[in-house]
Amino acid sequence: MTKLEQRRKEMVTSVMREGIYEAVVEVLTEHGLDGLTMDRVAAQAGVGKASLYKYFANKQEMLRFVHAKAIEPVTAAVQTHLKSDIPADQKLRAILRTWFEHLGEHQVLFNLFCNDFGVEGLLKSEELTEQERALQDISNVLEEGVRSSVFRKVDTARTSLLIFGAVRQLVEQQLANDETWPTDELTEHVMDFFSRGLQVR
Amino acid sequence: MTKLEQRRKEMVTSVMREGIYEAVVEVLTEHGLDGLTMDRVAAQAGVGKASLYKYFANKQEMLRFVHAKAIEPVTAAVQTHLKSDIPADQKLRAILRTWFEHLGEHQVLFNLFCNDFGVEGLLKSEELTEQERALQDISNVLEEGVRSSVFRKVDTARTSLLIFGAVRQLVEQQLANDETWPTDELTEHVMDFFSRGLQVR
Amino acid sequence: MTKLEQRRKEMVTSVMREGIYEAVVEVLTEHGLDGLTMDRVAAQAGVGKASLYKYFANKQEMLRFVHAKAIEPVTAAVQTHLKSDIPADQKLRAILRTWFEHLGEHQVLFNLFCNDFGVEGLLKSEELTEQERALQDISNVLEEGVRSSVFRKVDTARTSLLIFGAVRQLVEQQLANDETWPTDELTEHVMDFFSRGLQVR
Amino acid sequence: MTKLEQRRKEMVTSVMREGIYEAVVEVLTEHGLDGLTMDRVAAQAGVGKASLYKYFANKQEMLRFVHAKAIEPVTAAVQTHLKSDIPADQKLRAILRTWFEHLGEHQVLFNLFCNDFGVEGLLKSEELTEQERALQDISNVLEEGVRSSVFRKVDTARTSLLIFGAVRQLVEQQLANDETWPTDELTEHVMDFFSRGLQVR
DNA sequence: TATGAATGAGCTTTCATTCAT
DNA sequence: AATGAATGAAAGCTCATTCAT
Repeated sequence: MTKLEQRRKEMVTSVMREGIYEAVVEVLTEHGLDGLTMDRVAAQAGVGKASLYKYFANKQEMLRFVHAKAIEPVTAAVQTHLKSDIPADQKLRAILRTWFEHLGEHQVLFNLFCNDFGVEGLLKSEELTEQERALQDISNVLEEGVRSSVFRKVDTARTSLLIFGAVRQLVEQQLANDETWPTDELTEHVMDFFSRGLQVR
Repeated sequence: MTKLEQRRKEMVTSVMREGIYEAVVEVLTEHGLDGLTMDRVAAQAGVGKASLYKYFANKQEMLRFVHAKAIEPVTAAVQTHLKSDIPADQKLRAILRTWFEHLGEHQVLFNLFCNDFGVEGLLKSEELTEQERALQDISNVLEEGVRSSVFRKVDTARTSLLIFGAVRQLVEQQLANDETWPTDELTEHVMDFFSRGLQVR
Repeated sequence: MTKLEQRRKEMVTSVMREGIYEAVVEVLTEHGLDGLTMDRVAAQAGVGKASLYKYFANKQEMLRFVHAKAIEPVTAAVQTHLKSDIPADQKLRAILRTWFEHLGEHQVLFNLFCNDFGVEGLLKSEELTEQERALQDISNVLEEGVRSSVFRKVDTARTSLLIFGAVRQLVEQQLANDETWPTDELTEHVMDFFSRGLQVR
Repeated sequence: MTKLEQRRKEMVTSVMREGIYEAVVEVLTEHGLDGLTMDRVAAQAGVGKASLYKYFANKQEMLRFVHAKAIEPVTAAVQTHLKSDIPADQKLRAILRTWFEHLGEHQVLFNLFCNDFGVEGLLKSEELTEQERALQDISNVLEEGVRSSVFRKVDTARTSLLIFGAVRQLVEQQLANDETWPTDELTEHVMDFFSRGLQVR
């Protein structure tokens, strides 16, 4: 019984948090980060303002949740690729495509995540970790590739920074200009470049 | 006399603006962009709040000034390299080194410039152009390199995004971790990577 | 339910706005228009400053409300007299008495309405129309009186200015000196004067 | 010598005050009462801001002076008429014409004097006295007229209020609408009205 | 003496957070 | 349990007045 009630409560909480998540995304899309007031979120979510504080300790926590939830599918997809049984270069390609796909989809939200959310430490601790995980993932793939002689010997830590930064910039450019580039083309272009570099053969 | 007075006034204004500039940097370092209040700037600068408005029409103008002043030496150095009479790959190397040097120096400030200042139209029109200029510069060098067969034929626009993004990410990593990597090493690493890519020879 | 809640809310809002109205009047009485700060209004009303903004979009709206609420009973009473079925001179008399009665009551507030509120666009569009309406009303009565030969032929537009100005000045004098003259006596005096003029019969 | 110096100083003071007077009028015309800042006055007068405080104790005193100076010619002209040796009705006519002439001329300034300057007691004590003097003047003429049987017996105090208020309203209307009515016509209209009233003969 | 630089005190407005219902 | 009303604290900005030069 107690357990059942707890179950139910957790369900409710979960549903509410998702509703709030969507409201936040909506408000961010419409009013930007500076226009993200608790009032607006509550109104958009169709709940009382005070209720937001039943599900999140404060605005910062709410944003953290939103961030995590938004990034989650990307992380999941990437993990799947990481665990798959394909050569390192294929893994890298798959990861890049995953990034391009998701970031292109969610447009405004990811635009905010890349540009605004470093601000003032709203998410600092979490978000950096997030980014760090992405870097770690790439780094792992690189190491694997180096080990299996698919890639030449490189400083994997720094090289993963190069790759991540490059991808991020590409997406940012897309979003900033409201363009949508074909995911495959982008991926191939990056892969091609990172494979061969600038060198004339 | 009038001219002399004007001269003196300009000096004073200039000195004050620099003082305020430094105060802003200090406050940004300590409290972040959202913690950058006029009160704090005034306190840090050791002047009355109202005085700030004698030297800048409003907060936005102040930030514009700070931004311009901070970015100026980088821009200048890059322009110098661009005009110099060296092969494209040397130019690219020089530009990259310039970025690493300056961004490493000013730490927090440039960290903010890369992440925060696009926010909410604080500097919108100007700042975007700033980043775009950087991209254009790299793009030009790439084109020059392609023309002179120093580089292989690449999509210069997108490739400049790759390079800029990579550099930005490297610097960000440095600043985030409060580390300082040797400029030369960084430059060579990036150049090496972008030259040869990941491919096993 | 929803309807009931709405009803209640409207009541609360209405009560609050009236409370604020009275606070404004009080502050105006004590500190004048330039001393009418939101802080003082809030303090006088016994609410937080921010609460004022729950009931009025901004200071200007608040003043508009105060103005409307204060002027409303006068306007209403005058309209009633205008529509009544009595000779023009009786109508004029009734209107004048109405003015004297109400203006005498609200003292400081109406003093401000006549002198201050045209200032600087606080109520600009509305308030000018207000005074103009009063003039129009008098003008209409005069025209009616002229048509029915109760009054001699006069330039009704200008004459209404004369009458309105005279009444206004009388009230102003009263308020300035904190005197209270009997309404009837005042009315009769004015009517008598405007009827016969200065001429020796 | 001391006396001479004093003389010279008084001259300078006088000249400066007049210059400031004109600057104030200019600023009032251009920016309204709320736009009348000491900065603007100083700039318009071509003197340092601090200098204003050499010639006036504070803003309020400055405004008092401006008011007095603006009203002075009217007062003077009226006094002349009062002392002249003509029948009371002629005197009244002359005074009215004087008012219409001057008030029509100075447009903006007198518009402000009639509408804005009661605000917050900027000039209260002085200005009321000013107005009271005007009323006294009219009252005296009326009394004289009554004594000499030019006017019928009226309550001169209140009647002077009627007349003054009427004139004021006429001028206000003119200024508010940026119209200019012929002085003579206005005067005759008022005189005619106040002589005969509304009564059908 | 004349001044412009400096500023304290104060303005309107906003919003995350609380709390009585 | 859910909420909207209430608000303290803080923001950007202004201006009459002073004071060192």
